[in-house]
Amino acid sequence: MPEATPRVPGQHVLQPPTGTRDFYPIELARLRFIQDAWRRTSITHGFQEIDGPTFEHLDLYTIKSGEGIVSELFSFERFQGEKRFALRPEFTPTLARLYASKAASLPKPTKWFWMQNCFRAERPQRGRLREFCQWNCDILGTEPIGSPDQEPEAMARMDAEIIATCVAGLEKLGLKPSDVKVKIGHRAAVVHMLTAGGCPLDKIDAGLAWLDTYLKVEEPKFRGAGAALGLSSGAIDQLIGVLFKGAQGEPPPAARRVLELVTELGIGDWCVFDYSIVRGLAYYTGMVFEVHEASGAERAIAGGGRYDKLIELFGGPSTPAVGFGMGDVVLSLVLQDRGLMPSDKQIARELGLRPDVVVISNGSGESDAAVTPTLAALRKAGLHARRPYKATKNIGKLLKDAADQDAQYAMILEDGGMVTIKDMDKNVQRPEKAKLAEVVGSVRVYLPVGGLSG
RNA sequence: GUGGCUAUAGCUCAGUUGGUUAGAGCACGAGAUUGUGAUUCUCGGGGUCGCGGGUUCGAGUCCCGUUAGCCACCCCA
Repeated sequence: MPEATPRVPGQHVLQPPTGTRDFYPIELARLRFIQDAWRRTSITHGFQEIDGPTFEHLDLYTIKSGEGIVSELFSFERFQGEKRFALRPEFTPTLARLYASKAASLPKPTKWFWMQNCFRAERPQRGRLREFCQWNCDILGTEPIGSPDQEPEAMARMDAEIIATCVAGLEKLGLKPSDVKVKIGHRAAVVHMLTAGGCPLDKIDAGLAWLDTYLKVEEPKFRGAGAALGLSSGAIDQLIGVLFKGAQGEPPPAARRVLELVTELGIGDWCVFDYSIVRGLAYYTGMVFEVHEASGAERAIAGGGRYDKLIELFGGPSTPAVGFGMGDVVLSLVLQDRGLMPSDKQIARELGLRPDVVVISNGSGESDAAVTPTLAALRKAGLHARRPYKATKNIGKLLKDAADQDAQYAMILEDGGMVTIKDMDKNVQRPEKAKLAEVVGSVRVYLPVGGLSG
């Protein structure tokens, strides 16, 4: 007797892997709503969309971040001697690769955006998942300059443009300066203070990392570590005062021009200079910024800055570059916190998912038979047409079904080739029945949709 | 990788010192009222009580393990 082995799926195949999400229609519509704002913002600001592979050679990531990064990656290798690969944890290395290999033929500046999923092997928590969607905008190079002394101005313009694009994306989703703050910092200013205080040039990266620990360790320990970097006691006092206690109100000269330009671009009230924003990453070289929820809730919504040495590191020509990244996870939380995530119905409307018309039979055999050809004709005319999948012949329930689907019109098929058309938004129907053939022949007259109705 | 909390229907939750066949509201489906998005009424589908083991005559309930989620560390491109 053959063994009966019921294939009962274990729970591990019923649940998505840790830190990943299933997107049912509603959830996917919310993601698309955000992506739609990102994409339109990118395009109106002159960026072109690019993409690369979902996985890269593992080396691509260790070049920039060292071997230590490997534990944060989903990496894998094939058995037959191929190299090791990793799912992309971010897009910047791919971007640098793309730019470096075609740099000579690309316009100056090159403005690219990217919007796809990334993977990081971290323990999930609020605002952090193992798979998420990220929006990146980058400006590679600057507009042509006549002489080297114009370079700071050219770079400041790109810096401001990047910040403005980031802000525009947030604004498109309904956020206001009272909801979020763009904190702008500048590496150069902090590096200058470190070197002036006695920190040797080859320890600057360590010095920036040290400053990043201020809020996490006891002050004596912090001061001890600072002294080990060669900093005098007075220099440490000054750094603490300026970065964390707001002792210096004036932004440094290096950042001043960017702040002027963001004001010119009309987003000055979103931005504030903050010395303590240095960003942990070693590759930032100038302006850096982070976007936070105004009350400090949630993680950073977005972050970015200038990385002028990175393209070179990936084998390209020396190219100044600036960009930012924004993830969907924290952004969604902030939109919810602020009550800015529209209703499912509103999102469906904005994404163009709303049905134009639902075709209802009056219940006679003749009308029942006419539903399918009518649907086909309306769809051929370009409408989003549906029919109820209900067994009832109760017109009230069928209209309710049409209303539940947020249809703009209901069309009731009557005997003798006639139809009743009801405008669901206005809750009125045409006093006269119309001829079905005529309606199908002139749908725009009888069923004005797409913003044509008044 | 470390710790804390949590897990019952699609959702929000009941479920007594351990005791019959695990319930309610909402949602969903069908029907009734000559055909207009409402109300009401009737009926119905739905549950591996996260999963696995243990204690017990008997476990949704007690114990152990495990998985997932949330939160905090680490980290945060």
